[in-house]
Amino acid sequence: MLRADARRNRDQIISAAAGMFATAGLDVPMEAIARAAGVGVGTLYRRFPDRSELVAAVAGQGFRTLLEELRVARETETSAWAVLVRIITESESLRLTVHLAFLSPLSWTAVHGATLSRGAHEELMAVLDHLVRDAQAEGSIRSDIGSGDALSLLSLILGARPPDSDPVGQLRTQRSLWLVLDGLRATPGSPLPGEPVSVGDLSIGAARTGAP
Amino acid sequence: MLRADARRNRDQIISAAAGMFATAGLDVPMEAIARAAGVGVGTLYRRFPDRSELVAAVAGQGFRTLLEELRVARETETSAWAVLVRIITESESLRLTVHLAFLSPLSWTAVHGATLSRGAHEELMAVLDHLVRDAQAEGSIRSDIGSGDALSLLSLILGARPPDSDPVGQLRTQRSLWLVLDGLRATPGSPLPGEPVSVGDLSIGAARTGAP
Amino acid sequence: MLRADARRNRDQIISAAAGMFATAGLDVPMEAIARAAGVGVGTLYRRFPDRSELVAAVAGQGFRTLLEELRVARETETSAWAVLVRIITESESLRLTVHLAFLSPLSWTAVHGATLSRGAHEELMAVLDHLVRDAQAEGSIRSDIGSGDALSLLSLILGARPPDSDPVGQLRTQRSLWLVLDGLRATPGSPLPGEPVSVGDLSIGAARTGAP
Amino acid sequence: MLRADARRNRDQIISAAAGMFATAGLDVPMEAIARAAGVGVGTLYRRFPDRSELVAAVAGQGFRTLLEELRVARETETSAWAVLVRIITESESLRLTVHLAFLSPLSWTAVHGATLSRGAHEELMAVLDHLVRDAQAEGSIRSDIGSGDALSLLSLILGARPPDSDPVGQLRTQRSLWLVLDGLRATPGSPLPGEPVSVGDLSIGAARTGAP
DNA sequence: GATGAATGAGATTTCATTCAT
DNA sequence: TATGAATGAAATCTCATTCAT
Repeated sequence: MLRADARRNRDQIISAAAGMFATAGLDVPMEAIARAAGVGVGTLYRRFPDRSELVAAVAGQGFRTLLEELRVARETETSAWAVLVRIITESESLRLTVHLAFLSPLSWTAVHGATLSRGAHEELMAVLDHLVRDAQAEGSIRSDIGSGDALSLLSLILGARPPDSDPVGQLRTQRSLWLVLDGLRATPGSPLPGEPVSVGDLSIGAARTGAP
Repeated sequence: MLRADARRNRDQIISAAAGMFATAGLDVPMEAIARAAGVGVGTLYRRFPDRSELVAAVAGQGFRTLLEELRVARETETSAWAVLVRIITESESLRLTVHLAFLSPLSWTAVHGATLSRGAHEELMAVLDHLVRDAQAEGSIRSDIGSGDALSLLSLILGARPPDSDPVGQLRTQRSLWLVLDGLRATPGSPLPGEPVSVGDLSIGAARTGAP
Repeated sequence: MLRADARRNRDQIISAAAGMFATAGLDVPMEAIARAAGVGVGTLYRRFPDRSELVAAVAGQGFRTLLEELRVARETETSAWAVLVRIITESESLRLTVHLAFLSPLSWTAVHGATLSRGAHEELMAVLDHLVRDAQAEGSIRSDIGSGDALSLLSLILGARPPDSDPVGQLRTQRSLWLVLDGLRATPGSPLPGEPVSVGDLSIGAARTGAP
Repeated sequence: MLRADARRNRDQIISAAAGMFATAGLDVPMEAIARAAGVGVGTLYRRFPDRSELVAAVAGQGFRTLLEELRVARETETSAWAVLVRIITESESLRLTVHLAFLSPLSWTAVHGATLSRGAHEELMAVLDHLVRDAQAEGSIRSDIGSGDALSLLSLILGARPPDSDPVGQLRTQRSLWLVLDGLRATPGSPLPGEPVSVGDLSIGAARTGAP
């Protein structure tokens, strides 16, 4: 029974932390996380002795969610490429995961050092590796690159910044993403969404969005 | 003519700050910057009343350096594409600039709000716009994108992280960069540097470099 | 039930702050207050997020003490005038209160803006208003002034400076106070304490006291 | 010639300091004073090695101005009482002087310790002493008080606060002043300006003015 | 002499983390 | 076990004062 309470606390903390990390950055005060989770700081520290452990736990949870999303996508979509595109364009977990696992030195160390998320991390990598190879096998992705190249590149794009709430900024980011995806294709040249963006649009959009 | 001293100090501060921002992040303590510049905090604050002003000054300096590098590259290289590639692969100023001008909300506001860097920023944008259009005119860059698309994408890649000192991480980043460049070409398919990177390499390299 | 500790700390802080405000002025360092209260600065800031909140709390406490003193005085004394005189000449809380509530712009804003002290403040004003009217009704205070005039004047006198530890300065201030009180009477001319003070005494007393 | 420059600088500094002290308080930054005076801080410090000396000089100047005002008033007015009232109700120098000479421990020490203002201070005291005695001789001021009592009381009132820009606050202060003056008279009971102020008016006026 | 640049001590405030209840 | 109070180190920023030019 107490176990149930503890488990619930843990989950609330992880989910609150995920939200705070996304909206307020990785360095949000521990107390804010505790408050958002509806527990005292003491409880938070009891579960996660320091910030890294919390980050690792959040990442682990993200890995697991992402694995599930991948599983579902593979059942639904008819090509490896379609699975990749869907995950890349739609998954919030992917975004979070990439941030935590690759973005800051702090979180990188936390995630890669932790045993907590190790299993999920490795499984995820294996699945992604498989997916990229499948896409190459079906002729969607150019064959002169490794699966690591693809993931590496995609994580750069996805991790670049937090989700932008401005439509112009959004469009820019989306077009960048499609450009990258197109660049990965075995036969590039697919049409991009929206209209070409000029340099002038950068500043205008930027002025309104706080991001290029 | 104490002005000479003051000017020298100012320059030292800006250059120290550029270095610290690159290695320790935008939120490096002001005192550390002062120490690195060999001045007291008071001096730093006298020149730059708050962090944003310092950021803006560093960005302005970066813009000017980058403009100069572009000018030189255009005199040396024979195609717009070659100029772009050279700047993108070699310029430290570009990296710094992208970080400051696009990466964090804090620095974005600082740079875009400041009058200090306004002129250089606009000139830089104009030059880059011209360069991308030239590359399109000469048939190097695909014609269905705007100059803003190109810059937007490149800034995502370049701004993604601080320069990596690890060779494996370096290679990964470099391959990502080449992939993106190749994706921008009117006729993609150019060879990439190094060997394909597998998913496994990510963790290994990462483990040794502190970054993917 | 750590609340007991917290409450005790809170009280200690308020009482230490009251003392420091009186002796060292409203701009005494927060750290000094914390030290005097026997707590860390952090604790002080946890209870009172900024200086104004602390000031407001101290004022609120002062209001309450003063109300109690008034209550007791009204039970003991036989005339409204006697109550007024007693409070004015004897109450440390009145002195503190006047300082905080009327003296500096900072503390004025703090006290009048705070909800913390609102209730006590209003009750206090009502009681004082009543007291002045009673004194007028019994023929002690001249009838051509309002209760606000009386309080206004008295606060100028009381708030003029922190309690003086020098006997000569004390006497001067006391005589000033009696002069003012006498001026408020319906039939002035009551004898003043001590001997007349000459201009020469001002400097001598001042020289020894640090205040006129 | 240089002497002329220096003298001009000195005067500008004193006058700028008087203004800043009045509007921004005694602890206004030295640099702000220097700027207002149109000189560098260095110059300010050359003339006045520390803040006290500046305060003393400002006070000395105030003493001299006040003496002159008194001289003029004595030539114009027909009674000592009228001279007193005029000076008290109209002189800005008196206000400034009282602030510096009596209000804060810092300025008190500065003024009374300085040899700079000694002469003017003593002369001023002598004149005021004379004035009060004259007023007693002519039957205007009650005879059971010394000249020191009168000055002491008046300085409390005048020094109480910086000039208020709000009409209601002004009225309150003015009525207080008249009450005090009336209390000093040999035969009190003179009419006061304006209407009686109630306790309620205190808060209302206060709310609008930032002062009671 | 005048200037204003440089210094650094000190004040405010925030948070990660520990610990009493 | 959960809580949230307490702590104190660290970061930001301001000014009085000195000193090179």
